Amino acid sequence: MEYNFSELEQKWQGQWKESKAYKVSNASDKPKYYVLDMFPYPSGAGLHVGHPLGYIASDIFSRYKRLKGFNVLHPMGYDAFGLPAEQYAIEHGVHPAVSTEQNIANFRKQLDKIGFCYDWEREVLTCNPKYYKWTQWIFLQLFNSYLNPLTQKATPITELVKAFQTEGSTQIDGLRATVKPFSAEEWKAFTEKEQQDVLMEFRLAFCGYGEVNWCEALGTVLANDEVVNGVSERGGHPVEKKRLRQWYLRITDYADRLLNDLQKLEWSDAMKEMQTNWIGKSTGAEIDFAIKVSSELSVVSNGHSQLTSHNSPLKVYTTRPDTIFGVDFMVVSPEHELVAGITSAAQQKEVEKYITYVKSRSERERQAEKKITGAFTGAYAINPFDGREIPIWLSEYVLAGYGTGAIMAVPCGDERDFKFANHFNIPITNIIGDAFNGTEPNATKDAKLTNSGFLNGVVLRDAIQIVVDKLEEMGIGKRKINYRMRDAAFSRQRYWGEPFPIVWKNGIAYPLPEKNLPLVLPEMDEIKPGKNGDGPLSNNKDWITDVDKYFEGVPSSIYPPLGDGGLESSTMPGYAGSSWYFLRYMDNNNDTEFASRQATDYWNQVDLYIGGTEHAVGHLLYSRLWTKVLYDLGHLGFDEPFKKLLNQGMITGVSEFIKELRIDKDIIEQYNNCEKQVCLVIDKKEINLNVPYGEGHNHIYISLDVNFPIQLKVLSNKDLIEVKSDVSEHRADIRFVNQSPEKSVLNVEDWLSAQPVYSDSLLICKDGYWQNGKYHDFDGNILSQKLEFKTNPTIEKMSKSKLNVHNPDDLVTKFGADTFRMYEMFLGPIEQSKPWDTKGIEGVHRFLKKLWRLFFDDIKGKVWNEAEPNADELKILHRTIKKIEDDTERFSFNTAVSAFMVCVNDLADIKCHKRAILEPILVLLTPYAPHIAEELWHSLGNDTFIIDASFPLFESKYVVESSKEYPVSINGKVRTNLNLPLDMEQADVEAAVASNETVQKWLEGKAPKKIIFVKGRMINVVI
RNA sequence: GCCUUGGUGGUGGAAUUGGUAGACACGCAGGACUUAAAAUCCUGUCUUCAGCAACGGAGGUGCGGGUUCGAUUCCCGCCUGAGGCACCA
Repeated sequence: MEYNFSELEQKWQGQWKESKAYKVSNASDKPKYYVLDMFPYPSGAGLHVGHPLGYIASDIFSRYKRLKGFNVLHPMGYDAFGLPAEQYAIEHGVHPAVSTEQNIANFRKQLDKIGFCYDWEREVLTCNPKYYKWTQWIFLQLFNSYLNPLTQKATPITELVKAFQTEGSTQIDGLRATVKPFSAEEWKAFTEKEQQDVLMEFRLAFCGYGEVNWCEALGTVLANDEVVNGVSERGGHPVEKKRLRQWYLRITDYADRLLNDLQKLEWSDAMKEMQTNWIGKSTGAEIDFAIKVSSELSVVSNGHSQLTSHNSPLKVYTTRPDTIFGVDFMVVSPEHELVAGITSAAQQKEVEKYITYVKSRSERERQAEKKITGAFTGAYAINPFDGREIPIWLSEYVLAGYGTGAIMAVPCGDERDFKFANHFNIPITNIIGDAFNGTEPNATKDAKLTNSGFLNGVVLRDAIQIVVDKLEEMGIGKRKINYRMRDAAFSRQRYWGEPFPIVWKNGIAYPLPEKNLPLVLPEMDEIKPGKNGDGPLSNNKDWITDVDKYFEGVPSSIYPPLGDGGLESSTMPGYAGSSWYFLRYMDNNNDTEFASRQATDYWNQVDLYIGGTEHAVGHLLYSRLWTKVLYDLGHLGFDEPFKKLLNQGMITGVSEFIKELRIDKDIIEQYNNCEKQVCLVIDKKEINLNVPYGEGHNHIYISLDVNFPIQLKVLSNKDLIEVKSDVSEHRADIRFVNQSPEKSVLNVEDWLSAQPVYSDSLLICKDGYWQNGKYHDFDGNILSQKLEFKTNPTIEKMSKSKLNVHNPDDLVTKFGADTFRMYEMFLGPIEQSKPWDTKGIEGVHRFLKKLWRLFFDDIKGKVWNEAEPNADELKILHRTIKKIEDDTERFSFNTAVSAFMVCVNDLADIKCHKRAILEPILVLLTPYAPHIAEELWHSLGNDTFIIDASFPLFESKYVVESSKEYPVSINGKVRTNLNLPLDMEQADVEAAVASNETVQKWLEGKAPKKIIFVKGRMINVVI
């Protein structure tokens, strides 16, 4: 009888399903335990080997907890809204709902093959109207709430309205800077629009304006992912910033709670630190500087700029008010609202040019770039203490969204300010005496101030308070706590997401009545961007404008007739559905609530949440926010969603990059539609190749090993001119690449036929080129043999979008689910990222076969027996119980797999086939390899599922030792071993060591300086 | 650039609290069984020096320093891979 894994795995998967072995009840005498995986986005590429890594870990832990007597909730679902499905729809004309459904079916088939213990009756799908009804409902909770500054809790906005009606804005501590104070009378006199505008400044879900990546050529907003090197990944079109109306979640109001409550969580320090840094709390001061602008007339008349004062002050945020005398220039973000009003005539052109440049830059580039850029506005700020005129500059490294969008630059104390000053020849004031050497800035707080007026001689650290006090006294500054975190953009100009239950009329947002939720996403035949950056839904005029039906029966005193209003046309982002899905699993069929309070009280927090670190600051922060809001509003009994977090490391794959020659992005618009030629310079000989005309695409690819120069020429006004070009890299799907350790070679024909738009490509190899379906040498002769087009292998996380995925199906078919599960765990520590490689899976498979042979022999059949176990066998068993239990508890699954191997090797060595030993081992193994454990369990005559067995109890009496083989080191280097009783004390040990032959050899007759003895560990002799 | 994290044999990794570096596997080499293969089993396998061998010497956890009787583990500096950086999920 041999180990027929495919037959037995199918058999048990069928029986588990049929008898609902993994169905979980919301009522149980057992203690509860909630194990959750980060649910997957169902991509068209299917499950890849990185997905199950975490799922296997959670499955092991769920089964382990169940064996330990817990009622374990372990559900699974899909994060089914998202950009890729929409992109696929645009490219292939398949509706996202259809492709998503197919993808989910495919995922499910793949997941089922691995033998997970999910309770599939609790499955959730974020794109299901029954689910997103409640996503929309929670959105309305956010929309209809504000953070009460006194209680620091989300509170219905009606409370705020009441307060405004009776007291005006006076009682509202921390009134937003954007709202002017008003009295109760003034509030009552406000128009509805004015009132609603004020309330919008408080709502936790609110509408504002934000910048997006706008691609004019594609007529759409692009995700950061879709922008590469400043141009659209598809087509290489220019991308610039565009200001659009957007929804936001006011997460900044929760910054302090999100920060403080981290201490309640059993998350890794790294994860907490990432969130802490993301929230980025800092204490400092806001300081108003008076501005003087140049008067243009004076400039013309006498050539010197004369300054006149400007109405608004320049408000800066700084954490170092102590350095105020060292301010040598101001840096304002190019988007700052003051810029237009303070720029001098002389600087006008330069400033405009700079702003245009910055518009084309992504936020990442602006912060990452090492090159220093900026423009002088011609205006000056006035230092309030000594009246010094400080030039005001623009630079991209100051972002509009952080602080006040303006900083005071102190070059002697700040790296970036210092470089900026040097680059633009701005004189540097030294306010820290010897602590500044003139060649590198020093951010110390412990030096004594110099050149600092009334602060001279004061230590910087102490000067902070003095300066802020003084500024507050003068009424031009105040203490301020700032957060780096910004409010979370919550709208997308896309189709495949949750529609907002909001109707707009006359600039006022009216929420849909709850009873009319869900607002269902309408079917659309064609998905394409709307006008002016609106989402695709805006093309569906009927849906947008047919709004009265949602308000039937609602008194007109609450809503005016909305007949000519329109539904919000953007949709919610991917993280909307994933911010609360863990709650829905608890009660996933509830039609009257997102989940019953009874269910959420019972299951409470997720006890163990497993997922990748890539969600550190996105999903994990938003889920925390939503949980807190629901808690504040009384819908939940807990305010943190995930008690313990285990970060599975990513499985990395090898992506393959292809070099593409493109026109430089700065001139792409000018020449994109011209005919092009590439000129290869090989051994001083020029070879010119025509490039097919292609709008937006150049389609010129260069093999990795090409090392001769290549120029790009365009035909402009009948002249062939050389233009600036850029080599960008983009990925080829690894399915089309022959990967070997030595080199990666593109399968050109397959690659091109998979993407017909690229069929006109020119591929340049080392010894020739591919064009029009043929390889040529550089003389243009058609070659019969293939040339090698090499790609650039690069290690990255495995992901569909990186085109480097490996599918688990083949391995499961070849070796079985149990082998696959144990192999993924055996790869290494769950928390570390590791490369995917299948060589090694044989070893795990051999282990399972070896285990099988402890029960059955291929020829003899049954070999297990009922004999009484001896001491050695019991020792092996109990050592294994201890090790597996410890390792599982600390999520050290790789060492647990090793421990199983050691155990089976040991039992095989002593030919132990005793049921009394083998049966408990099967229970230990159940979480890791449930199928083989189940099969052998039944072979031993059991007729219940092994998952309903109890975890074996460790008994230390079987493993106690009376002596130990101590390692004996001389000066820290092990020289010999010494077997000593475990209860032997220092004095006796020293005597035993001193008389040891090897030790004496090393002592050479001298006495040891010291003998270090750590009981049960080691002995070290110091000579 | 900023935040986080990793770097140990040919490969994946082990060493749980500062205490025998390389467990367990893969691969490789040699052998047993077999007509042969598969499967299985046995032996060896960090580098290097010396040696017929038993055994032994030296070095060794990315690099350079430090603390310690003792460092893969703690501290300082550097190099380098990965993840995230707000519209991929």
